[in-house]
Amino acid sequence: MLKRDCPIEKTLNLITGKWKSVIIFQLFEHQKCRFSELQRLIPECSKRMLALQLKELEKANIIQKNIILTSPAKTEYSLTPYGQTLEPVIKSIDTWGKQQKN
Amino acid sequence: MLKRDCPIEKTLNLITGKWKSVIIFQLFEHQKCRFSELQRLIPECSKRMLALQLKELEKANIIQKNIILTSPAKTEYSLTPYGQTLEPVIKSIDTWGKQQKN
DNA sequence: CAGCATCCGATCGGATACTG
DNA sequence: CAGTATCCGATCGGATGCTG
Repeated sequence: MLKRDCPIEKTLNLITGKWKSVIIFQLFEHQKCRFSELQRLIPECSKRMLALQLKELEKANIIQKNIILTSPAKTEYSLTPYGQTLEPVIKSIDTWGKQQKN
Repeated sequence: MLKRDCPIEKTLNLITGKWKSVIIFQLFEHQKCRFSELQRLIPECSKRMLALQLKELEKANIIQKNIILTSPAKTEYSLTPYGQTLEPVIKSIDTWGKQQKN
């Protein structure tokens, strides 16, 4: 899947991909998010894409899913310790974006 | 083109897109690069994509092109002052990637 | 509620060939 | 040398409907 075996691409492959960075950012801000909560927070992302992106992030061990066995079932997503190490990277990207005029 | 109007997405839109981050990284390392030099440095990127990505980076004012009017013409790409402000972001991404085991 | 399966048009991107 | 043009298969991603 890697376009090129270099640190830049390796990192970007984890956090880009349509909605991953936004999901990660929301999880930094909210700690835990329900699936429906993420839908509400990121309305531009379709349900299908949200599920796909969450799955990939979970597979990459960046986020983890807690299933709450009520009926109907609920879920809670949160960053793994590994995912939390991305904080300086995400913050750096966010900070730069905020510094730009438009 | 923006998927979502937030700093994270705005920044990532500039530096992702198949090969942009790698091109930017190479220009940080080499200062100036010829088109053919970039082809050699990033062999996984087709000539077509390289031209497209360079064009988009130039349009976003991240890189600039100097045309040397010999025959045949040569070009030299380099980062603009604006593009250079991306250094902490790129470095942050690169550093994180290097810290990971595999 | 939290997904998965399918369909299908839109976009991507490689291969190839051509130009000043 | 540094691109551009065209073709075309592969992939993406939205819409919709179904499931436990």
